[in-house]
Amino acid sequence: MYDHKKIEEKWRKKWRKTEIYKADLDKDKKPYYNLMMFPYPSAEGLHVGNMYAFVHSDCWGRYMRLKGYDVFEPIGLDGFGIHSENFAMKIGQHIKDVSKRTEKRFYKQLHMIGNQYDWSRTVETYKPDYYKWTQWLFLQMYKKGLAYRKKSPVNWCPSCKTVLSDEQVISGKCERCDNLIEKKQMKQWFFKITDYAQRLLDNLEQNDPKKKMNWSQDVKTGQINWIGRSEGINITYEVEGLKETVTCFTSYPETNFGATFIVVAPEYKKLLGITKKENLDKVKKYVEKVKKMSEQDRIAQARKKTGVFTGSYCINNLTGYKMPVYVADFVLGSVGTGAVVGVPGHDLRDFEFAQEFNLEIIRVMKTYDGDDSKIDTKEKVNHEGIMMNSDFLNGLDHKKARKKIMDYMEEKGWGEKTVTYKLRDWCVSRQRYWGPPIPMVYCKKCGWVPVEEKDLPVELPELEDFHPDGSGKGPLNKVEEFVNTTCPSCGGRAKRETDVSDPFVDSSWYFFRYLNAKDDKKALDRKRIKKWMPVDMYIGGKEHTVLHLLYSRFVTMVFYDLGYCDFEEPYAKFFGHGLLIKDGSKMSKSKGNVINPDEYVQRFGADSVRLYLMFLGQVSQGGDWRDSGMSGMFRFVKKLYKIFDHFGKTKAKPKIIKDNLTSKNISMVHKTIKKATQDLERMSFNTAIAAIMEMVNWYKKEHSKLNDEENFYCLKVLAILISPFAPHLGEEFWEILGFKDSIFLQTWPDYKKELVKEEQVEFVIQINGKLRGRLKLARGAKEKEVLQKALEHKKIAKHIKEKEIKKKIFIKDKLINLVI
RNA sequence: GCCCGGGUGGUGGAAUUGGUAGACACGAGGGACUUAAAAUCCCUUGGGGUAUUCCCCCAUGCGAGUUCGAGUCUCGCCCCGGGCACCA
Repeated sequence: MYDHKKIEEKWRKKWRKTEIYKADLDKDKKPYYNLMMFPYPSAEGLHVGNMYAFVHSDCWGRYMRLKGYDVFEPIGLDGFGIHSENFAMKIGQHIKDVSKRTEKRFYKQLHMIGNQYDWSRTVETYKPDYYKWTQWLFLQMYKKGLAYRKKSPVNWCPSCKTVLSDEQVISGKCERCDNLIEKKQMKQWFFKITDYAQRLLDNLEQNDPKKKMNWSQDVKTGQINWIGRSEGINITYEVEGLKETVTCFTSYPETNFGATFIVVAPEYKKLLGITKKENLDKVKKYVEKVKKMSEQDRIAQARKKTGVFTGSYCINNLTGYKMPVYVADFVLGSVGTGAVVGVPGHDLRDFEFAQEFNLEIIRVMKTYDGDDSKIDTKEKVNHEGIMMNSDFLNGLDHKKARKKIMDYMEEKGWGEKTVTYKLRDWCVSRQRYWGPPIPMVYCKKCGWVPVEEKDLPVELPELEDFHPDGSGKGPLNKVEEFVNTTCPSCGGRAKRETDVSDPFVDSSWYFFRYLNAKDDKKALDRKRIKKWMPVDMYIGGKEHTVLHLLYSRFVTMVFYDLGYCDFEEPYAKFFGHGLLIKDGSKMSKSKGNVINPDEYVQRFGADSVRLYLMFLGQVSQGGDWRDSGMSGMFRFVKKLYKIFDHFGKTKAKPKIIKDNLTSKNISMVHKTIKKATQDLERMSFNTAIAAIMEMVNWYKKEHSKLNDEENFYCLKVLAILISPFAPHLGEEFWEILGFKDSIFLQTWPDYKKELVKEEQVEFVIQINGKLRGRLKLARGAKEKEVLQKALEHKKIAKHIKEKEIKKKIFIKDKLINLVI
């Protein structure tokens, strides 16, 4: 009987005792850094989605170990953050207590799934020995001028009562609690990620081995879009009768002959300066109204254009057209220059605005179909075509015209070519308790002063009531002993920053810290970084495309600039897994269809659950969990166990073991090795398992025909092949076969090419591409022979009759196609 | 609206470079064992036709195309999932 509890416990104990998975970070010869995204420990326990990702990653890591690498596979907990904190508040307990409990629970669960973690180097972001160095990171950013404070419109979550970064706002809602976000003007700490926009982009698009990024294209594209580079020109227009100018950014200046108005944002700095006296009241009123609106309201009213005329006009240099200047809320102060030039014929928003305010619409581009009619419906608004009504641009394709007009304007001194990015600086302040206090002090005399490195960590004080109050200041503000301090610069009285940093700062560098997890002397270990990094394989969720994956690339680049590492990109290979769903729909608490992995591990054992999770489908595509499938996998595991159990009870290990048996009886074994190896190499775990299942089915049928030597060889290979997927069973089988050392010290088997190839090949005979017959012939049969045999085939003869064969297509060892 | 994925039996999914569509499982049906059930084992299983182990037709979201040959390539649609979005 297969007793999974006993077997799995036994091997987990042994692994811990022998420390087989502990890497020697200084001496290992073939380092391989196998990383998985560390989980945030929600109080509900390890989610099966985590387990789904982790077992794939572990299977890969174990495969690499069997291929002879010294694999480092660390684990930790991303425990700081709003999510954990919100949960603690919900159940009315203190986050510190909840954290202690969840840590214990998570580590227990992470043990249960049987991954080859190096348990001697765990990292928990919420412990002072870690966040000390997160604060250190902040100080490095500050010293490099990359951490700064500014007042700007930030994302405020009224439910979490804190600001958030742009990346944490998902379709206008808070990433953590799903509530609508408001825009607020606040002074906050930012990281200047925009300074790195171009480099972050360049590395995604080039293939410099030093900046190696073997990433799936969808994730790269996601980041490219988020960074949002756009090339264009800043055109400066004079305001008629005033000494003012308005500068507009546009990425399609070729349409400028059709520009008939200007719109500036309500936040536009020079707005009042360019407004005529008689319009001042109306403009001020409008700006006030917009200010009161939430971001959500502004977006909700997207279609209906509003705005107010300032009374001023700008002159279109190209045409002399007097363009009225408006203020309208559809133009955003934070994008481009905060002012746009309106070309209603060739921009949908401009068209809608022109319709609303009865502004002239001039067509300057006909469609490729030659349509040059008046533009009077929004369907007619085109973005590409052949230029018309545009003087020296007439007849040019719009893309060629763009180049020409840019050169022309720059030459005339009317504009300046520029590049803008959608990416904005990373707002890292959080008005919450459960995070690393930002290590800055405010002194009335000296201004903002960084805490000295020797005084780190700035410890998170004990605080009975850690709830955020929504005042715009974090809960730490209430702790006087914390707030009041002395200025590191002048020694006078000063106040500490009471915001904590974004939990994404914690996770932006944790993979560096694994290498010297318990080191109290320094944040980073240059020597080990050089030896082990960049990370060889990183497996995680694609939902982090513009969050963690972008932030950690940025931080790594900063480390590179500071000389801590000699690579710019942290992950040589990133592999994004898909989503695990249940019975065709997303798992959610409200639907009550969330899988608790513990329950299944109890019932079927970790190995069966692991196998099932990896059998569901392509990991890149996600999988659909079905309970019936789970029990099917359990059936397979029991079958497998029975085979080995039977061997253990009836036979023994042969005295001499040949490594490479070449008897034809076991060509199936070699085929399976080939298939499983190729599948693993391309991350196709499900088909690798299918291949192993086929081998098991074959073995069950055929094993009586094998001699002892062949039989033993089959089982030996089978044990190794299954071991990355089901490590406990792998060890157990290895022991049953009579070996003393761990199976994970063995080498992944090779296959013999000549055994994989069948001597007899089945040829397919097609007539006009349709399958009409099959032929078993010797491998390498010549066309002539195949043709002759095909024509003799009675089915083929029937089809051809007297018809003439016009053409023959012959594919070696595969098919012959006769065209009649 | 734009950018990524994806659409294959009753179900999850295979098909690596254009070359036998449906691997491997699940479910279902039938049988064996059993007092019975569970467990286990064996057989069948895309649809239809002819009718019986032989053969034919239809089938990879829909419609065209390229090709001797298309799930795979091209074009035009439809649907589902995800991301971005008044980004100038």
